[in-house]
Amino acid sequence: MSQASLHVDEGLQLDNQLCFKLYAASRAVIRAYKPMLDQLGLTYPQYLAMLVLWEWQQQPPALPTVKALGERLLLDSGTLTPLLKRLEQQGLLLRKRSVSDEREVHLALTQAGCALRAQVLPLKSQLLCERGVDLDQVAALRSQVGVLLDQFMALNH
Amino acid sequence: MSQASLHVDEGLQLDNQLCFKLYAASRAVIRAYKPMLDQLGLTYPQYLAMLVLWEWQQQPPALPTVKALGERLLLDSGTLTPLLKRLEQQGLLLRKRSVSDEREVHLALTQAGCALRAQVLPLKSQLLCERGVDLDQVAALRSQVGVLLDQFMALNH
DNA sequence: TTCAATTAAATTGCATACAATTTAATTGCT
DNA sequence: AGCAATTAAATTGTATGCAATTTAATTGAA
Repeated sequence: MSQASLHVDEGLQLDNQLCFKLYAASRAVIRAYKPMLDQLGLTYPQYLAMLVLWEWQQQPPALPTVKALGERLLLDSGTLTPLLKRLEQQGLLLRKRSVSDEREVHLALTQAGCALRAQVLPLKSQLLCERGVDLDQVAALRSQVGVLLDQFMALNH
Repeated sequence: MSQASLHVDEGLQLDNQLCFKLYAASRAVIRAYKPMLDQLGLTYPQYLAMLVLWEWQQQPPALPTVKALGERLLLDSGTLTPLLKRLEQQGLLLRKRSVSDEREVHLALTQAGCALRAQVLPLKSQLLCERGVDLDQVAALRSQVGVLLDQFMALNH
């Protein structure tokens, strides 16, 4: 359908809103992750934080700061500080003030935090398998949603 | 890239997660709506609720219930009850126990609630225009995210 | 050097999400 | 009719998101 042929009133119907589809799809996917995350003892945003910390570990020296984690997840300290305190209480990571700059807080995985990674892949494979997910289709959609995200990130400068 | 060629470790990288792209894109789009919603005095979920109520008005007789609204937005009464109380306090709608079934609560827009609709379209046009959004591109992506949503809704039966 | 501006976290306050429970009303089965 | 099962909202408790403010540390320009 072309832009011009869209009647004015159709512009406010819920089913025509990309924003609602994104919002609903995001929550539906998070809901699908719930059984797996329950087994890991993580919430969804906690899981995303762990993904970043696991990934960071591959790059040798510098530990990530709260700020760096926030830039990756697009979350601020108001959200991350309490979330990271909960992960620390669970024994998955340590929060330590930087020596060179006392404003910063470095994040370091514990043994338990590292070890948890090994449990994820089999659980995730099981999840994808049970749902009969087509990985190529998922990759295609991820790429397109990624383009949209990049556009909005650029415009929100 | 085909399924088989994806290395195991790539399966846990944040940028390869459709779930994260959806989650981040959803929040980015909501963020983009913020200036418009501030002018309307609504939060984003409140705006979605109003979209449903405005749409419902086109169909003559029956008023929507909390349950019906929840089915449309995929939200439960735990989220909707306080949200609807806030909209009621703002004078946009009335909550009234059903006479025929006292378990149900009917939702009726007030004059102010109806009138607010007229302010949305110009603000939304302005938003789309300022950001140079391609409506056809948005419609295409909406359709594809909608398919994903339907798949997950079917699987979460 | 010194002090105003900036920066990184933390804190505060408000509004969702959502699981689990509770309350009240209605249905359905006998 | 009588009562167990079901249903619709509301309530409770936990964990985000995010704007706004605060605190403490660091920078940078006069």
